[in-house]
Amino acid sequence: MAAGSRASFGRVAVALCIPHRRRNPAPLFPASPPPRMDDLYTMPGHLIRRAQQISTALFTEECAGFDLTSVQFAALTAIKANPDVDATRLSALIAFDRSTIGDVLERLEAKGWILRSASQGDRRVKLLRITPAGSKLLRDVLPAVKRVQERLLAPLAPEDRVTMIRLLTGLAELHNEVTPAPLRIAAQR
Amino acid sequence: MAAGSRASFGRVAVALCIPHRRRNPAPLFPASPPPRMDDLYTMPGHLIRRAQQISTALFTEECAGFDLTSVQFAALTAIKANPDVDATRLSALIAFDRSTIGDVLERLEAKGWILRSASQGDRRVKLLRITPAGSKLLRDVLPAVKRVQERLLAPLAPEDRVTMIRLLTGLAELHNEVTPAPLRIAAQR
DNA sequence: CTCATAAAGACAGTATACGGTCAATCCCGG
DNA sequence: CCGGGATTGACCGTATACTGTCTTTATGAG
Repeated sequence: MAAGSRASFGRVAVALCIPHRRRNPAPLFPASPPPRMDDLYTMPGHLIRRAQQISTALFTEECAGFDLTSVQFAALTAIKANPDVDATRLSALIAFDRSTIGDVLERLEAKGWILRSASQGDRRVKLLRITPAGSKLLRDVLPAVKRVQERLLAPLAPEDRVTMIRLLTGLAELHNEVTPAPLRIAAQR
Repeated sequence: MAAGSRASFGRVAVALCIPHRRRNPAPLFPASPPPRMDDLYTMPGHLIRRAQQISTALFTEECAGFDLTSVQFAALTAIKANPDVDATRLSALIAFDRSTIGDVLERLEAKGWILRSASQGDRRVKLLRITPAGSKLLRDVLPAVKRVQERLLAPLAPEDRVTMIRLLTGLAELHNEVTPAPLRIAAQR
């Protein structure tokens, strides 16, 4: 595993090496001619997609056997921390698309990890609550989830790990409003 | 737009602030008790998902009117740079899942941007080639795609932009083998 | 009180992702 | 030459994402 994941550094490094130094400090991304593969490989958009792939792969690997996705983990965690939220506010708490969360909740309910009950005050709303089974699952899977986070940053130098979190946090915060599902901490009603 | 995207820094910053300083430098991720929202918000996995959301949103916004996704852009770019690749090697060049790329190619073909022709030597293989319409599209959309990359990193400090690319590149390279679709530069036959 | 509006959740349609299977085909060792 | 193993692309099934629409229900203005 570890050996395998280190096998092809050299080959990949051919194109994925440290960002090219450019003479002028001005444009981070070069001119207009037909995009070359090298350009593609240094585009943040491409790199972020790769990071997401890696994140998902590690989660799947570490949490195999729990029948849980990272998305479901986030939802479950937020429901436990916010008993009786409704779907819309939950989606804001974890920056999910409102259209997507319905299916996620349905699967969580089908597995017996959450309950959806009609709200008394507002008949449009379904309140969400974690079940004992859901709590137990969350407890059991937590070590694996932590391993995912550690393994994700493990290949970076220790000081780079903190930097990575800082930069990603800044990115998410400063771009919060451009996403279709912006994060809202205080889910005001 | 710009004003809107800066409207809620304070609120979001409540939970998405600079990573907490911990007394011991040891564990980057804390102990075992029930995960709190704050933990979730600093998990690299969560932050990477947010970054992907942002990247997609910016691409959609900048490239609206081209009827093109970021995935399709990457495929088209790679096909242009590697005439007569087949689907399997293409997927390795841009780190796509082999199961996914079939549909992507079908859509590209339906829009008249690529051609799929049977290989003479190997009757299993379909060779891929960009059409003039595809080349024109790529030329036309390139400025928008560059704007996406610039806007993605724009909110970071200039020195942080380079760091971000360096760290993401390292992450992708060092974790290359854990993904289901590892990147292969030299698509050896 | 009533109507326009807004909000909640369901649902349909499109596009990735990824695991797994399958038929056709290739290729290498015997 | 031949058969088993590997490869290619097509599919199927599941899970996200996101846009847009629709029904039901709340709520606030007049």
